[in-house]
Amino acid sequence: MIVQIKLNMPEKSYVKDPQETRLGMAILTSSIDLIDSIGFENITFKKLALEVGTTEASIYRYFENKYQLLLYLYAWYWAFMNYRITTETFHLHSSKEKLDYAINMLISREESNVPISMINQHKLYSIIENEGIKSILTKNIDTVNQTGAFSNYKEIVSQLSAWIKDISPSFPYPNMLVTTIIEGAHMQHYFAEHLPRLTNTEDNQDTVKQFYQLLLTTMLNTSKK
Amino acid sequence: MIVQIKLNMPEKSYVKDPQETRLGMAILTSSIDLIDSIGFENITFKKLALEVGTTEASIYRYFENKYQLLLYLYAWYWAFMNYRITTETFHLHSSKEKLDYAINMLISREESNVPISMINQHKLYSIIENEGIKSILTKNIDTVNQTGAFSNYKEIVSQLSAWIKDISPSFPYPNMLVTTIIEGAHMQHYFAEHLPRLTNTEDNQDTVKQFYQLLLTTMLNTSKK
DNA sequence: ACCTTATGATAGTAATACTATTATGATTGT
DNA sequence: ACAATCATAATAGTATTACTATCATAAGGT
Repeated sequence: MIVQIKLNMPEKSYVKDPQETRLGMAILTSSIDLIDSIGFENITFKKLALEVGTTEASIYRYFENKYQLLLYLYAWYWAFMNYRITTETFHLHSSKEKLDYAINMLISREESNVPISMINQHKLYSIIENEGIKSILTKNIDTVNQTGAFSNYKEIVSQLSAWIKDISPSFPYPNMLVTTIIEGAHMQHYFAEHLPRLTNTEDNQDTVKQFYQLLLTTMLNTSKK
Repeated sequence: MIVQIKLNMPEKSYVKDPQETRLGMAILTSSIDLIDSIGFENITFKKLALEVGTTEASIYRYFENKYQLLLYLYAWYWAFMNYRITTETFHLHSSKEKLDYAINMLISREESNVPISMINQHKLYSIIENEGIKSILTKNIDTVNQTGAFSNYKEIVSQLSAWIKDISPSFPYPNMLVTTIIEGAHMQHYFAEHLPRLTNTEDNQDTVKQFYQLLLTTMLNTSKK
């Protein structure tokens, strides 16, 4: 069974909301396929239109340009993760359990057990790891930020920080710890695949997860004492 | 006094070595200025030619395209850092001192006390923080990697790992620790400027440095016991 | 049956990302 | 001092990209 979840997306992240029409959804799913297969710098709306089976002009009705499209996928990912964290940690009792669960979700590539809409989760996660940071590292970041594009990411960081403060009230850098782990894990996964000498994943693929779990507990334990 | 250091760059990182001619050097310095001011995605060789006072075609004689140019700057940065680490830690005696010195150099924006060639160090460091990772996050990473473009980065990671192993022989993830710190610091600097809610730098700008220094010592201390 | 809206089809423009050619001036070797 | 070589300037040209505009048609709601 495929559940169709409609996530609240910031208004300026699109020209016309792709979640509202069949073509819009088709653009989203095809763009994930295409970016994953040829890379973000190599996509054009023309190629994407061909893949979707529509025209260039129609895609421009949904997104101003490919940067807005990537940003949309990025924001969608964080909205989805925010949703997952809220619902899936709801039944857990301690902050420690909730934190561990959320971190594990964010640093592993494990998919939600509920298949979401027709979006290929695995490919979306790949895109976030390989291209996601590009939607942050742009000259007009401040304008983009004002549109609320990163609000879900910020909420997640804020939520996880709250749990950290619960566990180790004196720890002074909860936000930095969280983003170091999240972004670090993305990067190390990429390194493991392409630049293994920058990592220590020779033996097995779970090393990234182990490392950041160790990092988390170590940092919180020392500050607890 | 400006010292002209000629760093060994991998051969395929250029069409014609820009360090060998006056125009080549002018292209390097102007590209740093221009990328820093308008951002990597917004530069074109035409704009760059205008800035340098030369023609588009002349720039193409040095670099195939702007990705190769960015990659060159990135590789140059790591070659420079590798050189600095080697020379500036030479006189230090313990692995701990050497490691601390190198990490501090890599995560702070402090410039070398020797002004190097005519390259604006401060702007170069900004570019590395804001755009550097884009030369890694590209679809043809594996081909690029084979040209040796990242060899200096790898050498640095390997050197710092060796010092870590010296300090804490049992620590299992030295490379991941090093790259987590280096890349993390770059990101946190960027966040501090544009997305402060993802960091904890409200109070002062040295927080990034403090956090990663704490991270380093904490991780190594626990594994020592 | 009418009105609105979404899409398709087509065309066109400006900028980008190159490649090619030729002339000229500077540098080097003998 | 001269020829040969090389680097750059100047110019032109092409294919692709990144859009914008217009109009016809199909689908969906009232």
